[in-house]
Amino acid sequence: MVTVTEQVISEIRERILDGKYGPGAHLHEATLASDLGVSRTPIRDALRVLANEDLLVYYPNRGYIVRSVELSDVLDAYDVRGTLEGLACRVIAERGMDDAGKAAFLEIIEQGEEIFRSPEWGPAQQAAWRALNSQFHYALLEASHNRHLDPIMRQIRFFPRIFDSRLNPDSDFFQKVHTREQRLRSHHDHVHIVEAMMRGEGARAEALMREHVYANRELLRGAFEAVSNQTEEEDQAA
Amino acid sequence: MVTVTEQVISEIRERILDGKYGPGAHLHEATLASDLGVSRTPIRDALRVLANEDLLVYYPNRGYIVRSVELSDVLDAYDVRGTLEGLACRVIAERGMDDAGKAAFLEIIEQGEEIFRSPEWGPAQQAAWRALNSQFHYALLEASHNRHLDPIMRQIRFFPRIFDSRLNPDSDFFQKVHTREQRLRSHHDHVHIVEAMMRGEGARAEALMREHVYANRELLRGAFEAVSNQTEEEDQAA
DNA sequence: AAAACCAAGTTTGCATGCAACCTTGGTTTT
DNA sequence: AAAACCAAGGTTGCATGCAAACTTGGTTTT
Repeated sequence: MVTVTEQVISEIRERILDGKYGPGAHLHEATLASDLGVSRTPIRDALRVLANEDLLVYYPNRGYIVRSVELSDVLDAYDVRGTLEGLACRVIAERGMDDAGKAAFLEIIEQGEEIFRSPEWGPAQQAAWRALNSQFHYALLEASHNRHLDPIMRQIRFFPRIFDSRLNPDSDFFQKVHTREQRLRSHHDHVHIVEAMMRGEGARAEALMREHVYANRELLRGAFEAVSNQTEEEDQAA
Repeated sequence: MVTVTEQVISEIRERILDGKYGPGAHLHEATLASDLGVSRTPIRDALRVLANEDLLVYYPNRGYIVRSVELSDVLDAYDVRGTLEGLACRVIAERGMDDAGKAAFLEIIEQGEEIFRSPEWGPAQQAAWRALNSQFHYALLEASHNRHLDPIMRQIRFFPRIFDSRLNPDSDFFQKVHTREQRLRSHHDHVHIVEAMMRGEGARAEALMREHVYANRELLRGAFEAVSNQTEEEDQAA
């Protein structure tokens, strides 16, 4: 991270994703500047970039507000992600993988096996899985050799994180999404997808990837709707 | 267009797409500023945005250079576009269209019929078709109700334009891509896609859209490779 | 002769000042 | 009383100045 502006971009982005600035909140340049201990210039640069990433909405001469993110936006992000990662799987299967690519995927699969070899499912295993999962999806983008996919996916991937911040990590619902069983299923999905790609089965690899993402989409939907119903009941009780 | 910065963004973007700044060219802030008659501030804002759109590459403390765009980048852009517009067609078919959507598509089809009713294919018809074609693809994004598709497609759509600027509009090859026959085929594709969507045939609508975009991708590939071969021969002759 | 070094000039990064615009509360007008 | 108006305060938009980083050509060192 070389320049102050880059740091400011990351910092403000994190705050938005963590829900510290709620939907519709007006981001005041001078306040942010004194808050982060820099001048308005890097703040302004950062806001422009974040508006470009669709996290903020820009109103000329009036500033930036935090974009409101509905459940439907997150589900739509999953649709786009599943479709594009499906594309990646198909072209990888069709064009074939080089040796480095094959080695990368086999290594990721092996590390996954390692995680699930023990029946434990504590914070260490969960963190290891999260990292490995990211690796898998980035390896796909890389192996596809399509230079557009990475920047697009980078933006799309932000949106689910906004919702993660609304789900309490200790809640039943969050735990329901991140059970060992569900993640083991994800791991098996990855195995099948890699097998299909290595066999050159493009259509099958694409379909498997779509379904893989779709399953997680529905898992998140279920968890979030359960949370919504719960808070509604609480509201009625109060 | 309210602020100077917005104008500067558009102006520099157009210059890049028109090929006025070649691949790898270093964009010098002070030069651009005096060139456009503004200070460095809006220039810097604009460069950041364009780097975010992947038209420029940013090197911290060293500035921005124009991203080099190869044929493969444009073909990849078509892959992404076909895939995402295929997604749009599928969800439209699955969720169903509202009356306004149906009216919009039927209107576009009707205007297409109007263009091809006469056998003429002059600049007026070509311009009318181009406008109508854009309308069709934007109507799709709108009817899909997926808020991510529009900003993604906006970026992806830039890349073919860079290559259009390299194809001489008077050349045989450019004409070969934009013949009345090819565009009539596109119009018929649109008709079939709309029919499939209205019948709720999601998988078919998706496949048709993919193939529609793919056909145009291959047309551009052929035209550009022909141009490349031609210039190679000229180089050898010289 | 090649590599490392150095200093002057150039370019970008950030801070700050001022002008333009927008928001607001209160006042006037109808 | 409602709507239009107006002025003061506040916020953003753009210009400019200075410091930090990079680039360069030439010089010294090995």
